[in-house]
Amino acid sequence: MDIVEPKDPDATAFRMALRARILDAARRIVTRDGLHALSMRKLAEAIGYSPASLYLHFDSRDEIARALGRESFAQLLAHLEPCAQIGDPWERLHALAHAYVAFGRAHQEAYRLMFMEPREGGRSGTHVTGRAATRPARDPPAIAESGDALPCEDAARVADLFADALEALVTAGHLRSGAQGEPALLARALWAMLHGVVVFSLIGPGFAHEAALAPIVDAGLGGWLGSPPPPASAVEKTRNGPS
Amino acid sequence: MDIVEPKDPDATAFRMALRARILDAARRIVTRDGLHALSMRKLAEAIGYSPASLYLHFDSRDEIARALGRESFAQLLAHLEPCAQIGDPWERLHALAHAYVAFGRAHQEAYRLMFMEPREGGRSGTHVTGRAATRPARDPPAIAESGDALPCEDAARVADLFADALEALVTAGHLRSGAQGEPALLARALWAMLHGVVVFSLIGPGFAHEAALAPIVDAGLGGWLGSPPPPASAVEKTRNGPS
DNA sequence: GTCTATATACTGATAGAC
DNA sequence: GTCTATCAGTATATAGAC
Repeated sequence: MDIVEPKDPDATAFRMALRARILDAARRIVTRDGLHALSMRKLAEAIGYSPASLYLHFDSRDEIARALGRESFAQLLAHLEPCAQIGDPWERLHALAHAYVAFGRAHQEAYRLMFMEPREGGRSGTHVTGRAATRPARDPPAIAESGDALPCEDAARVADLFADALEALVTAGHLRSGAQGEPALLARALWAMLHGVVVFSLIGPGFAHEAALAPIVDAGLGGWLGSPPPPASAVEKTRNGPS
Repeated sequence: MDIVEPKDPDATAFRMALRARILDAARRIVTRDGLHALSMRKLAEAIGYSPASLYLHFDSRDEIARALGRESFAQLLAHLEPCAQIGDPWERLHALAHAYVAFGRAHQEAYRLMFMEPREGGRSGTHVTGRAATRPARDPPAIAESGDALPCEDAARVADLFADALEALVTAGHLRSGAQGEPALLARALWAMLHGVVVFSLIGPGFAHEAALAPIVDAGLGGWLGSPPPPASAVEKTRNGPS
């Protein structure tokens, strides 16, 4: 069971390389002109193939977009990983939060890709793909679709980064009372807040000007975690301050 | 200056009624089949007109989508207004927060419309509109476009509901210390969190199951506002409890 | 003025030849 | 595997009938 045919390794390597080329070109287009500008024709032209050839490597335009979204999660994770190394949980949480927002703003299209629902970011949808309506029944769609909704485990890992830091803060006894029930729940609330901040800032003025983002994040964190850094490092800083 | 020609009131009323009919049909399509299914052709067919006629009332498909978004904000506001009447700020905030999330879940497509960026939810974009490329120069685009990004004042009003409640909580002295800097900032953080919760829940499982939404919201609120309701009503409840 | 009919320039996806 | 040709659908713009 689960026998993976031992195909020609050269051919496999070639296929994977081509797949990567397609994704690279796709990301370049999306980053430059936005998701709406990602069309199979332009993509094919960019890599020097015909549009039809793309369908030998990806099931649809949406699948390409989803693949980009998963890649973006990996990117985000790499961006957050250094902050996750910070020992002090209070500082770690702050660093994670600000790094998260900074990533969202610096890679707007990548960020949008990550949270795109399975069937939105484009032209397809109802549009059952032309000829398919004529034909009676097609073979099963086969590839990932519908239900999963970003099963990408990197997404779960991001959630864990926040949850772990909060847990550590509770263990250290530095979480404000009232914010103590289930750190996992608070972690989700935190993630939701950060996501909201990024999205609002991307939508445009009227919600939050670029400069005002950090104070909003700090206001949210301050309410949950309290303002002062934990004792140990606080001593250092207090020494230089007045009275 | 700014002379509004005193046109035939009957004609104006007719135009407005038709505009409303278009928006109604558009909303029905979007609610049933999703934003991606909103096409000028289907919309025209739905109201018994030709596609070209729609352009006499709306500048583009995107403008229709934006109009729906603004309508949705009004809807949301109407949904929140009753909660805004609650006298006790702590209870008011909780009611507002849960009503907000409930609205987002109950009217998913409407909610998406509200936060759609100016140029995304559809097929247009690059697509410079066919013949325009052939012609040398057209008259200026004229109508609303690009910059504004949801200037809709109902959106600002929603923000105010949260800010007012928080302000009242501060005035009453019931906000946790640490969460006291600028209630306006915390209000934005709160709104961002609620938005994130809704969006995550709409994206699908893996982020938050339907049932787990309220606890997440409560965790976030609890961290900011503290768990117990304010003294007055708290006395009632404490009386029935144990020691 | 309003609408029909038509034209252009796109889109995703597929069938079938090579 | 790759490409050509093609389908069915899209937004948008204009010409011209009424």
